[in-house]
Amino acid sequence: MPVHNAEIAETLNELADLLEIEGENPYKIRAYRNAARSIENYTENIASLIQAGRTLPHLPGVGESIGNKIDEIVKTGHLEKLAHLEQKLSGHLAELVAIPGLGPKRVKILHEKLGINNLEDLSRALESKAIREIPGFGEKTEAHIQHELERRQQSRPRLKLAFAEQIATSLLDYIHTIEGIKNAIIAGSFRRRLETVGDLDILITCKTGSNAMKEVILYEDVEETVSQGETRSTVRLRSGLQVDIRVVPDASYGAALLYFTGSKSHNIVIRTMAVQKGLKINEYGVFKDDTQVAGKTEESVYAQVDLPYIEPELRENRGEIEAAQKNQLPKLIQIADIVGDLHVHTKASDGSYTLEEMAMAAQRRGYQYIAITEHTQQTRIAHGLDEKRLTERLKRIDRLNEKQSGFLILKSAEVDILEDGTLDLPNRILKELDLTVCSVHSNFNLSLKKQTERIVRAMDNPYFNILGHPTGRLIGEREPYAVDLKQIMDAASERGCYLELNAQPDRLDLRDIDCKAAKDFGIKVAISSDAHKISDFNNMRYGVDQARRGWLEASDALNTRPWETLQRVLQRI
DNA sequence: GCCGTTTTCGGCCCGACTGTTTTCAGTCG
Repeated sequence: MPVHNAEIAETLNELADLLEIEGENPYKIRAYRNAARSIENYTENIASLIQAGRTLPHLPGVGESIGNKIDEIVKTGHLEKLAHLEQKLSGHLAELVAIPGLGPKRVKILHEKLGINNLEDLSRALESKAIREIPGFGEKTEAHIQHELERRQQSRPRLKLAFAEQIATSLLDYIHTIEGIKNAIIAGSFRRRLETVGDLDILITCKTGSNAMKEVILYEDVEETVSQGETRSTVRLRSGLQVDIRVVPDASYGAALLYFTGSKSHNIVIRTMAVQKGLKINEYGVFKDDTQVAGKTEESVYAQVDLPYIEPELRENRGEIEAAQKNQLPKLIQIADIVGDLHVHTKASDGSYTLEEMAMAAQRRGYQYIAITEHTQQTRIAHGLDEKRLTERLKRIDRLNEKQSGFLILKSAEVDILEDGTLDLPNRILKELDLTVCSVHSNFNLSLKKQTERIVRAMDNPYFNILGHPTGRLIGEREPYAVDLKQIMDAASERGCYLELNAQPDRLDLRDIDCKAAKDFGIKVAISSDAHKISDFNNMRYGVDQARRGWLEASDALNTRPWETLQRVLQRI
């Protein structure tokens, strides 16, 4: 099993943590972190490339030295430099740096003065009240560390975007009732529509003399005020979600929005470009010799560094700035481009509504078609359909279609891919369908090789059209099964098969970078709600968000096409 | 350690808040 990119990145980040404690050159440390990020963003498995004897692709921020370290991690499974540092510092100091309020400097002091090597030592030192005696520390710092350590034990994972959105919407509604508020918007990863959100960044402009900041932190859901200032405060909500609130003048709104939307690495590049032009960008605007020359809108800030507006979903420093320079930014897909849904369940398998009810709801949304994709017999727990039951359903769909015009119910099924790569229903019934969505629902634990071969073999079936939820992950709950998506994409491209972007908020399967990889492969993506009830049709929005993060345009998706066109696209090669 | 319209050395984004001091370092985003 080759090393995951995430593991390589983690090793480099750990190295950066320890070097920081060592007091190493901060730019060197940043270099390691930049490289780690670059590796996380890379779609192909780097270890597989190296083991196949191929040269490492050019990754931004990875030069000769870090390149050699990656090689070492892949080939030996560990990094000598890291092991050496761990031994030298004799402890798990990286886990200490992870505690909010403890940075490398303080960890180093705790290590040297009190011999604190890990979380356990820290806990004991807190009990004996020894920390407050160290110069530079004090009672409050000690209490803060104690507090964060306790919080850590009940640590909350990042929230899924859809859940964070519920919390965010209520908070924003409250803020809008406050006297003197002009603008209030949630920036940060929420605005970039990242699949999970660690905290909320709320940006506010208000009339002069307004008490907005004081009022915001009176919100009934606030459990704790972490810090409070004139222009910036941090609170924690009952849900555990941290909220950063910033107030800026109107003239700075665009600059502040750009800055607080991030991502951090996108901002760093933009600021560096400004420095090269003799300008300074901060959250208050763009400045030339202390005179503000832009900043009221995001467009005005980008214009100062000769860039067009870049959509928030693209701001990850994954090539969007280079694309913007060449005027080659994608025209991102929008929810209004979607004309149908290719993955819908009803009561017949594990859905909650009848065929008629789902069809009517889809029509009300303005869709031209939906594909009814019941589970098949293997998925017994979801009352999967056998050949006989499916045949009956198809007749019912025919009858419904005859009665209506301007809307089409497509005959389909979510067909199980069996362990040996065969499909769960015979071809004599599959050929009656308008299209198939084929998914893995069992044997998640196969090896990378076997799982990949299983899916590729399934694609050999001429009635295979779309691979449903391609990695099987459940965000924060279940890891993706081991599968080589590049090989899958290769095979799909050769055979005329397609991939689904499952829009369920806890799946969002494909990931953003895999969407981009599919696009680069020329493979179109079905953005599908996987609706089991009427309200699930709303999931489509999260799918489109994810697609936008993956650089997809309307033409890169299947279900932006009328059925007549889509039918031709689905024709196997 | 990386990188190049400043080009193989000398730079590398910028500001707010807290706690402990008394003018600022550390941390965070």
